[in-house]
Amino acid sequence: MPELPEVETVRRGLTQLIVPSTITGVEVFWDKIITPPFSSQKFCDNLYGETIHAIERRGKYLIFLMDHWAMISHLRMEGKYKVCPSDQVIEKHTHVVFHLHDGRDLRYLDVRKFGRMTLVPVAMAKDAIKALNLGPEPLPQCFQVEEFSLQLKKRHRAIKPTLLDQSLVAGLGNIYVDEVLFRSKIHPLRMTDNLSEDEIQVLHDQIIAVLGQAVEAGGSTIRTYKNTLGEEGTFQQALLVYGQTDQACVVCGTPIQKIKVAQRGTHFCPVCQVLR
DNA sequence: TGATGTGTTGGGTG
DNA sequence: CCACCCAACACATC
Repeated sequence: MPELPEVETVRRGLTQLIVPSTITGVEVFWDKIITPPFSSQKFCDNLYGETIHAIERRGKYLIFLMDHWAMISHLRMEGKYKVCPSDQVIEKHTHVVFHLHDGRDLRYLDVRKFGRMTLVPVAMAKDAIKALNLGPEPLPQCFQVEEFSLQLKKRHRAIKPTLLDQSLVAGLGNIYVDEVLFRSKIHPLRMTDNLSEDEIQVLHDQIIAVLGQAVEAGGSTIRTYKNTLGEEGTFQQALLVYGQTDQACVVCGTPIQKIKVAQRGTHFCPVCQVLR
């Protein structure tokens, strides 16, 4: 499901629903979701009696802050959290169940089983997050154009894979990269080290704007994604190129093309986004 | 029925 | 440093 806007929407929904809640038991049905250092058994043991005091987000990661532990969770492609009464039938693809003190469950579902969660001592949470090697959050006060420009110039690589890499700026995925590049009039294969200062400024501003607007809209509902409250995001209506193959470009009317870049489906307007 | 594509990340190889 | 391929998985679509 998730790029930053969807993860942020999940964070807000979960915060509203379960902060604070005390965990009275955990069941893991697919061990590989739980990554080291703890086995899934130890994971369950450690969480017994812990109260979830806050849920934070860094890039596309969710961070559940508890008494002694922080749980770092990544939804990867299709991970979802739902909250429901604990007597509700466990639906297909449910891999982790957290029983809460008030008779509800927090459940993790993931059709493809790609998502991951891990536990670190809460005092180590800052260090663990640092070790993820994420770039700044795409907010004006965190994401500085000077540093962004410096980083772009010192590598020789196409812009799309560079933005998908989370180390320059955190939170962009396949959908929003295509949207940001279209709005910046930059071809996805453009080399980062020959972007002009003006282009970099536009790109920087569009990253902040697009992700910000998508958060406001509650994310995009593509395929299966719904937020924790069961609502659909509305930003998919604002997508100008993603999934618009052969549709007329909203700026010039040229059919949107789909190509493969960095092994990912990539949508762009061949007239608005010229490769130079 | 088989091939292909899907919102992610990390590891290996050349 | 970078590009590419693959793995983890299930399901929809062509």
